[in-house]
Amino acid sequence: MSSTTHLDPTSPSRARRDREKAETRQRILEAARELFTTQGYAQTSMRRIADQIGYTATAIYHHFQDKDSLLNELCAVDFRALGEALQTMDKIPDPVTRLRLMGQNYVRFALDHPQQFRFMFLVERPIPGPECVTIDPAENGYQFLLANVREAIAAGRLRPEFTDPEMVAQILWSGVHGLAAIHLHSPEKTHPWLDLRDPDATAAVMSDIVLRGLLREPSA
Amino acid sequence: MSSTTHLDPTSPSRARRDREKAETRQRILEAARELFTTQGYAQTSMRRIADQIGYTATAIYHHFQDKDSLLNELCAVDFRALGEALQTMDKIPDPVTRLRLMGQNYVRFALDHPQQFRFMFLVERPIPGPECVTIDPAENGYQFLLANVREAIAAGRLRPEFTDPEMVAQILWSGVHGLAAIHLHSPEKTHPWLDLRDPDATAAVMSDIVLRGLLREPSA
DNA sequence: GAGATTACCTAACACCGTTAGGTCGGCCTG
DNA sequence: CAGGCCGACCTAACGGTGTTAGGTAATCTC
Repeated sequence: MSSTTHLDPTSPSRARRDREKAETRQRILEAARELFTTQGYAQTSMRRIADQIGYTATAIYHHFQDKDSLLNELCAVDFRALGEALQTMDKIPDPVTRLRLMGQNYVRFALDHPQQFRFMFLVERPIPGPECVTIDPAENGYQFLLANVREAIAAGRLRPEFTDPEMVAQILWSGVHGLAAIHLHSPEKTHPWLDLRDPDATAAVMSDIVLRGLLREPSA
Repeated sequence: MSSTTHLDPTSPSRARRDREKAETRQRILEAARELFTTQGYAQTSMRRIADQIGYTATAIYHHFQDKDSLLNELCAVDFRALGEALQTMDKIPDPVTRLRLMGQNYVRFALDHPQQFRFMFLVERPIPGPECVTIDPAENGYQFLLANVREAIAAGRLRPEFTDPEMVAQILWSGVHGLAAIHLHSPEKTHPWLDLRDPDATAAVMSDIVLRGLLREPSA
């Protein structure tokens, strides 16, 4: 019963098969990403994903549990990319300046990667997904934002009434997130009554406003 | 050709039939609203909507073009309600207080009508839609926000560098819009690393912060 | 009564996500 | 080398979806 028939994990052929399986898995992910981003999640069927890479829809189920976990995995990748983009600023000494630039980078990321951004934050999530825990907090953009808010509070830069770093972080996030969402949703003239200002300029002004409302007087 | 066979718009029986048709249409809308809000849009099928009121799915197509226009009509109703709710505040004398309350009402509306809010602002729009000529109900709310910003500027309440009412309005909107979007997207524990604060409290604090950053000194 | 209108129905289409069960080539053991 | 196992992939199918074609029967106008 416990004989290791066919199970040798050190065999070279086993390694090759593992590699091939990983490659197939990767090709599924790439096809799904392209179709999800160009056609939308609901408009992309498992059969079309499979067609694109010469497989049958059922083959996908040997690599992923269901359609949702395809999207989940793509989101995880994009989350990591966003987190890394934000963390490039940890060399800046002033935490408040970091907060300001993070906001502007967030908006820019959203406009540069509209589909991924939509994926991560705008698409209606089917179900929490228990294995979403795989996201490393160190690579998590929100944790980085939170750390910077904590640093600003610890340095006494914020007004004394702001003692909850989570709430301050969520307020900062909300501003840039909403700006990105509005621009993503009204790319052209979908709403003729809405004359959108330049997103980067608006993000900069918004950062100034929110930070002035947050900071102690002397730094105004 | 132009004989009015069967078309007499003044006939009483015609009026009765019109009323009955309108009632059926209304019952469809009510059933759709309940199912959309309790089960979600994607999880609600035309057949289930029809079942709920004793019809067949195809009957709905005599009253509405397709499933989307069902949700569209519900959205129009709700956003008109939002616009009117926001405008009830025009009795408040202080334009800045109006702006503060508008933001908090916006967040509450989004959380009270998650499906409609998502559909209006978050869902990927397929195409502007040519017969969307019916005035966008969101327009009223934005125009009202804009008018209040203009009034605040004209009254000299804002710092002198804020001369563009559109940009100020879009900044104010972005904050509450982003807060609503974040809460709508993470209703439960979809993101275990995110410990969301109470949305109403956060909206209130955010309004204070943004307005302090916007206002002239004396009113701090 | 004749004919048009209409609110609703049944049946079906094409497609969806997903599962059951089979095929078949390569690997491991003897 | 023989033989069995494994697993990546397939075909076929299930129950569901939004939507359409075409029919029926009641009602209206004349």
